[in-house]
Amino acid sequence: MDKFFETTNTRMAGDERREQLCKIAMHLFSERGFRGTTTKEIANAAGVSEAVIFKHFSNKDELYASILDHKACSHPLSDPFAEIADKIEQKDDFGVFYGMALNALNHHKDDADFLRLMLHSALEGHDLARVFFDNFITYIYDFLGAYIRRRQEDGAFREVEPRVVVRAFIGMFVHHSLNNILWDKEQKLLKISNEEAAHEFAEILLRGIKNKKAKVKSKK
Amino acid sequence: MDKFFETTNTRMAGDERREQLCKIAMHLFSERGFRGTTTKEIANAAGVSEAVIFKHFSNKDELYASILDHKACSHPLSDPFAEIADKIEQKDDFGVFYGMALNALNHHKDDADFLRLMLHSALEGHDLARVFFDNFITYIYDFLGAYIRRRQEDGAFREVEPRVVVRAFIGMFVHHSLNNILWDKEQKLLKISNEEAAHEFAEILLRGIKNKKAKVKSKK
DNA sequence: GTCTATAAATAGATAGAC
DNA sequence: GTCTATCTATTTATAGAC
Repeated sequence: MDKFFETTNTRMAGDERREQLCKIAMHLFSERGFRGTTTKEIANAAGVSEAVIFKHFSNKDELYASILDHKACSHPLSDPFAEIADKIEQKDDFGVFYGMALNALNHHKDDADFLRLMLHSALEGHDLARVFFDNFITYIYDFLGAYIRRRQEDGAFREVEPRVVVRAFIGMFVHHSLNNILWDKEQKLLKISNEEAAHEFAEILLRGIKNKKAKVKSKK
Repeated sequence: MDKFFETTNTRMAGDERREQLCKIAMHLFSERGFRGTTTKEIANAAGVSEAVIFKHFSNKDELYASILDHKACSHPLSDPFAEIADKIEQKDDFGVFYGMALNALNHHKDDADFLRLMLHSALEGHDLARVFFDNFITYIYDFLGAYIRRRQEDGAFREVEPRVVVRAFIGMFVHHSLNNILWDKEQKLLKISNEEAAHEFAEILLRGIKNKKAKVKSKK
């Protein structure tokens, strides 16, 4: 592989190089997995010799770990509910589910590397996936599950285990992203904008869990 | 790794050994990926020396390819709609979606190896995932999409792009399986039987796409 | 059909000059 | 901070005896 980042090939500040190597490693790990990526490839992509890598990281594992630790390299895991806080406040069900799905879909599209890295990490049994799961996924289930429970108490949603609903909904858009990134990059099976997808998924889910008497709020 | 299959460590018939190696390789590839699995590990698991592998397969790539080609090694991709043919015939919507989901969930559970192998294959860009996609996934979208279209013409389902519905539904149970196999083996987030999961997913989806006037057929 | 021994290639890691 | 050269271990693959 050629250089991934433009470099002047001149001496670089320590932290800068370290961060660059970290980013490049993350990109390559996401493409070929940890075991499938050689330190030589990382070095070539950065335009330096292998030795430079081992000056910054005592071994390959530490390089991997630094992707987890180092802030500059870590994924900006912003609160996915921050952007739809007002919808939650207003109990705008469609706004909540649509916003969440669209948010995720756009995120996945912009950062397909991260999704791939997570999959590789999960398959390889590395810590990265576990940490992400413990911190992020658990939070989403708790938060969205609590919202659903509240709406059930309001009588707006029918009685279903909230976590099953969360599982079903996340499944829709995560699987959609996985399809686009992994198996069907040309979108031969289904070509649809993120907005449309988020809309349809939210619509299906809400109609699926709303109470018969209540009316689905929709911006349609 | 220790021997995966019980062996007598005696001489084995050519085809038998070939098939055994193929199965073992498939298992190990599913756990650690193609690059992450050494021929030595495969040999050890089979209780033979590495040389035996290269007597049967000219190189590691051919071993991988044989998983695709060789019938004995290939996954028994039975028609997922065969078992619910009567439900389809009778237009028993709940039966169709419930049966399909339960079928898939049970299948994934029994053959987690296959799911993992597919993921590794897709991530590594190998043919295995592409062939599976072209043959199997495309068929499911066509078939289930056609069923949904028919039910829309019957006035039973509302007007939504059928493939979006298929994507949403497959997403539910595939993501559920992926969760159980990859991230949440102890099912800390959500512990639920396949029957319950299939039931809830089918219920959510059907309520989500049924026409207001029609009534959801449910075995509940 | 299986083994031991070994070649050839690759990957991870280090030493020391600049 | 970077390089070249080199070392060691691992991995793929082959040769030839049984």
